[in-house]
Amino acid sequence: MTEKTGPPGAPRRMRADAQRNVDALIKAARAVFDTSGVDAPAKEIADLAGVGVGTLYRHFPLRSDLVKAVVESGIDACAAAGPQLSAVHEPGEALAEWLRQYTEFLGTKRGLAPALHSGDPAYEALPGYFLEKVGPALTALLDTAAADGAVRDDVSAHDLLYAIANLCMPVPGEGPEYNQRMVALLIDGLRTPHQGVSSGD
Amino acid sequence: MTEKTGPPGAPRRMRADAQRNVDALIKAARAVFDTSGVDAPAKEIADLAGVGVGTLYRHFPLRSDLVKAVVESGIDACAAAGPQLSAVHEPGEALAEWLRQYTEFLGTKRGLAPALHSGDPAYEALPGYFLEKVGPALTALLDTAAADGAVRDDVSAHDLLYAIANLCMPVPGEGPEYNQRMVALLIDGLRTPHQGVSSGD
DNA sequence: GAACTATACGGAAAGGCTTTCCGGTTATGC
DNA sequence: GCATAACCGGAAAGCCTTTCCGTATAGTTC
Repeated sequence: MTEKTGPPGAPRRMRADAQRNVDALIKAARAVFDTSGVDAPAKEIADLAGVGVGTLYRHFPLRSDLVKAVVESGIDACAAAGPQLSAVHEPGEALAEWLRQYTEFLGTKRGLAPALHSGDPAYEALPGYFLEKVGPALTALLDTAAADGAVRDDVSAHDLLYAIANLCMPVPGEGPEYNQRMVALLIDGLRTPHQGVSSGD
Repeated sequence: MTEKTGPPGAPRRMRADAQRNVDALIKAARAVFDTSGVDAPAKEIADLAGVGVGTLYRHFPLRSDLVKAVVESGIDACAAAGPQLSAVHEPGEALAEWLRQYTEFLGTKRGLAPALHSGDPAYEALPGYFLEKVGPALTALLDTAAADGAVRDDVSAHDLLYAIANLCMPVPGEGPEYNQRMVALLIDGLRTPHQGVSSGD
């Protein structure tokens, strides 16, 4: 991230038009990513945002920084939903529903998941951010559900977050429902009391 | 694929040196992909194979064609292991072990899985090829296991193949064991008799 | 409200990678 | 051994990201 509203005591403040452009760029990027995928040329994004490429790169030195920014905004939204759900539903339900939403977020932004998993070191920090943001929420959901006996207790939030992120990778002939279905399958596994792969019939 | 040993009645035969170069290129590509990842410059591969880039592109017009060729050879190896395993182990075991090997294949070639799932239309045909090659073997394993009551019957070989391929995506801080563990979790889900995500207690 | 300065802007240039093209080379058939 | 057509290598073209720099403008001071 570049420079949001200055932290207390920060010597520099971002110029208003700059901030405006940053916002416009993130918004444009989100739109273009949806339309043309994350590999769309930077110029397309700059054009949509009504700025030059120079401006884009001023704020997001690496192309991947822009992707990161877009993802982070999505993550924040996800994180917010956690406590909310657990307030309304019972533990098992809350967990399942939260995972469903999470799956949807990742599945819808086609092309995002592949980029995140492209091995580009730029994205390595992202899951950490993700974990930091939603980890506590998910951990809480998991703990409650586990205490309730609804799920096994040997799978961490970390495990689950990554595994689901992987299961959300688009599959050529299939739509997001496929991903949902596979996540559901994984969750059924989660509900299995510790079977182990080769512990027999 | 380009032009293997001519099909019966094919009017053209590939020149000997051309065939040699094709082989060298695939071999070189496999090596380079292991070393520098699938995004390594084409020149690196051409150099290792001892040919010019022109030659590389003559045989593999798109960069992705080379990746495809490498993957296909890996797929063939996997396919061969299927019947062999089911001959030696009992159904459930055979399935689990096969999936384990499959996971290993995908997990080891880091960078390959991301490329395959990059959304590049060039790779869309690949899973089809995969399915065609190992689908029958896996289907057989699944059917036997299902008849045995060891696994549920509403998940197809197709579903599983893709889902596992996704779960094999590398995760920054983790090694292949992580992927194995998550695949195991999915398989536990497979062993659950049809629970459904939100039909819980 | 006008002038000044630092910050930000836009687009052109640079650099790198894939893909195309073409003159030279080499295998193959006579 | 010669003719011919397939093939080779590397240089050129094209596209994209990233850098650079002269110009415009927000914010500040008088």
